[in-house]
Amino acid sequence: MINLDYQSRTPIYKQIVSEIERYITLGILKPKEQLMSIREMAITLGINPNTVKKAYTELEQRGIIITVSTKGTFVADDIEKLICLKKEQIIEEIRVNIAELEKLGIKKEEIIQKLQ
Amino acid sequence: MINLDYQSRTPIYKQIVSEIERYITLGILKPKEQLMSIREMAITLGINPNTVKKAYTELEQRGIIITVSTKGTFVADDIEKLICLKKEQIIEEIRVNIAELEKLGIKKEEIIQKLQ
Amino acid sequence: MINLDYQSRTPIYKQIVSEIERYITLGILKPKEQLMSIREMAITLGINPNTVKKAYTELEQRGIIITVSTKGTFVADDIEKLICLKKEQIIEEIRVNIAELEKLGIKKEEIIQKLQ
Amino acid sequence: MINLDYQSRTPIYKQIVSEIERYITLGILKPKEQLMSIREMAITLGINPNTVKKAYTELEQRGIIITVSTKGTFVADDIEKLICLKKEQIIEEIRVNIAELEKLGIKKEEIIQKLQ
DNA sequence: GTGGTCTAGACCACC
DNA sequence: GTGGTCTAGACCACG
Repeated sequence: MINLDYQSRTPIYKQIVSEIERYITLGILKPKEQLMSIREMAITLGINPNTVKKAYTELEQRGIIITVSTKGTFVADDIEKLICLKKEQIIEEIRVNIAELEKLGIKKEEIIQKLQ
Repeated sequence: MINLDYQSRTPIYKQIVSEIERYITLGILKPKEQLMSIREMAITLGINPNTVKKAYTELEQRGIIITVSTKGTFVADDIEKLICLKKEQIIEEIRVNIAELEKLGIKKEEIIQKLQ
Repeated sequence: MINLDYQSRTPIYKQIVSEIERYITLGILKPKEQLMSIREMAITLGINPNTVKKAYTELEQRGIIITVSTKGTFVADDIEKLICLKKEQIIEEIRVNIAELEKLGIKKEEIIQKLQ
Repeated sequence: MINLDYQSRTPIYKQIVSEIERYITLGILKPKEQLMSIREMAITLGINPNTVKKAYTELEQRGIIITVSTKGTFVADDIEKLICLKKEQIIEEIRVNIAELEKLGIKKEEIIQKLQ
């Protein structure tokens, strides 16, 4: 399910964080749903459990998942905010890119026309 | 003039490369124009000359700047290709972002409306 | 009635111990009063009976409750000592906190004024 | 400088976090001041570098310190907020404790008198 | 030398 | 079985 690029400069644990975040925002992983156990995911991905743990820890600190010792790890109850934030982030990125293009001499109308 | 983020995972020399590239595409640095000397830039930015050297080497390998021994470093004559490539890159990034937003349930028309 | 924090580093059984202790010191559970059976509490809290058992065992070892085989579990007759001890513990905690605040540059009079 | 209790239930890395936080709030470590390198502190404390790293990572995520790769780790510029927050936290703890004591039948005036 | 990442493997408490 | 912590040691990029 999770795709890893071992050649990438991006650390594996960060890739896991992004992937899980993506599955949650896309609704593939739903609120309160249980994630794979650390060991299980480590075996599935063929990596060390500590690396998975690092990813889970980061997601927990961001409030995206909840870890219950001896029980497992779960998607947080309320992740609406996360999704909204994600949307705004992406739109902001697009705005920055459009501004960059305008500086390079392309008009906004022209850009939008190309995107349609 | 050049902004560096020392906390970023992106190496300092890569950041310098991007910044100079940006100044050239934006026309702030013009073809044939002379760049700061390695030493001068190192002092200005408060970093190691080796780091600046690494950045200049990478830019030269890409054909963006030219180093003339004992004379200095200059922006290449023809940088039209670079600018075109940059434009296409940015447009591609925007396309990826729009696809991402569509997956999150926003229609393309809605996105474009927000951007105008 | 009993609040558990499954995310806490404090083991569930320790949390149960604290909670029951708290109810006794506050007079919500009175001397000689019967506690829920292990099974009942386990079901109520949605946890493993072994966990409740462990909590009851610890409370019994401290002389706070008494288990009578086939009859049930009861709050001990004399829990005056427990209450006195609890009071002293809390006052000690406050003293430590005040010392901490003094180190941060707030005078004792100022602190006490804020508390009134 | 940093005291560790290896018997404690509190993990070593959490103890390091608390200690450093304490030194900063007390002004022993000042804004922008450099912390010991990970390796140095690991050797000093006789523990594994990974454990120190874990502590530093947590402190950085809280915005208390700043890590600059290949340069070192530094106390954040602005830690005034941290200190204010700390003070409020402690005062809140005292308030909770006083409320607890009141439930146990001691009047507020009596408590404050004992503290003076 | 500095931090960043990852592995392999161990031990623990809890349930 | 689950997560939590820690160790030992390795390799990497960067400056």
